[in-house]
Amino acid sequence: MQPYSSQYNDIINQAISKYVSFTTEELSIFNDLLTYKKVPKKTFLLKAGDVCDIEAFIVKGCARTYYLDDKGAEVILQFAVEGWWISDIASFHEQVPSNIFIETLEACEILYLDHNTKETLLEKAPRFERFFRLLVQRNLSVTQNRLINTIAKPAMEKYLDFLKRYPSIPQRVPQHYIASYLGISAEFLSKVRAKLAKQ
Amino acid sequence: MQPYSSQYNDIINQAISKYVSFTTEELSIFNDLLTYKKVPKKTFLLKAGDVCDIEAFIVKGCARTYYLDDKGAEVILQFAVEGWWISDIASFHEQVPSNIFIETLEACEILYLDHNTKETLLEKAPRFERFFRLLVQRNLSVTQNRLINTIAKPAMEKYLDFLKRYPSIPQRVPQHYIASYLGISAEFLSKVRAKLAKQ
DNA sequence: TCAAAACATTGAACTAGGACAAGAATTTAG
DNA sequence: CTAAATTCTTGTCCTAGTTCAATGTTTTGA
Repeated sequence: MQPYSSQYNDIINQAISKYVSFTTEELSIFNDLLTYKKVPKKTFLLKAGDVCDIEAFIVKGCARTYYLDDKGAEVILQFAVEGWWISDIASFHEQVPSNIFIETLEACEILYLDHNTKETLLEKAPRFERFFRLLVQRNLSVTQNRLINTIAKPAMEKYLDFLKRYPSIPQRVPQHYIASYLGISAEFLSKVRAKLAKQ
Repeated sequence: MQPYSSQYNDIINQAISKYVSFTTEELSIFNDLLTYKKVPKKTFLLKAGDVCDIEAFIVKGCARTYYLDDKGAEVILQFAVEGWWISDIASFHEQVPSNIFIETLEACEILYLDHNTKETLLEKAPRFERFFRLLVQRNLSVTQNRLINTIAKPAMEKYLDFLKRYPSIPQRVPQHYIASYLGISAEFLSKVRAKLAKQ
């Protein structure tokens, strides 16, 4: 039986190879630089005020990032499950304090790079610049779409869109988090769902 | 007197060197691949349905990108003035039809790369991978912030925030475009401004 | 296994912002 | 210079979504 680390390397290697095709050597440099970590449920990987020092790939589990405004209201920025990356890229890259939280919602297993390690990776295997560019581009594209939906669509459409786009999430996260993601109140989401149910 | 092209190269070279420091040779490869173009006011650089084939740096003028929903309502995604880049990155990169419009609001002068040229640039001077990654990261960070504001802040705060962040824009673009950017109606923005005026 | 905590639903009262319409002001182009 | 087009303002009425509060349901953990 192979150790868990190598088994997880296969998963992450396959995931990144969808964006860019790497040589065996590049992958091996990458794998050597990754750190594996188990994180319990409801644990913070980052708190607002701290500098984000991980760019993490989720092997198992589910997490969220959120912003907390002055009045204490949460805005959920992202849910991440198996196969997704999670970080605060601005804070990570400029090594400045973040203003978001990253919290596990289930027990997670992650593979991550810290800031120095990522720079080392980019030096030793510069093709990863391209990979990370494509990753951020995809993220931007998703965020832009979400902005459009948030501005232009009524609550019910937003919710139906969410179900279509992320069908696995509702089973895994509390409903009021989804409301926060959609930018509506938990109560109103409940009413939207009640309306949908009787159709 | 030097030809305009070389004068504009200085401007763009200085702009990109804020992100990554390039060698003279890299800059010269870059400059040779750029195309200069004058574009009249109210001209489309991209229409929804077409594949986006420019990644443009604005040397002079002002443009906007917007999404047009099924009911004909516009959502403005970005204003761009001197020193900004404008494109639909998703469409450009995957060479698939875009669903946004890019339109000049003033007569513009731009320097741009098309898809092939950009790939050539990245081959000949791979350090540009890093530059474009940083550019997209910054864009993502701005978009995330805007999403948070859109969801969590009332109209007046959004407007004041906008004034603070982009003080030069209101002089240059019609007010109802700003309303669209903020995700509020033109009429309501007018009322917000009236309220502000009498304080 | 059961008490406490977290989550979801429902209803009633309220409000931020939208839609529409009409007029005033400003810009544009011939 | 002037007519047409675009933009901005203001008012009235309306609604999607909020807030608060009470109740029911599910999950958690000792």
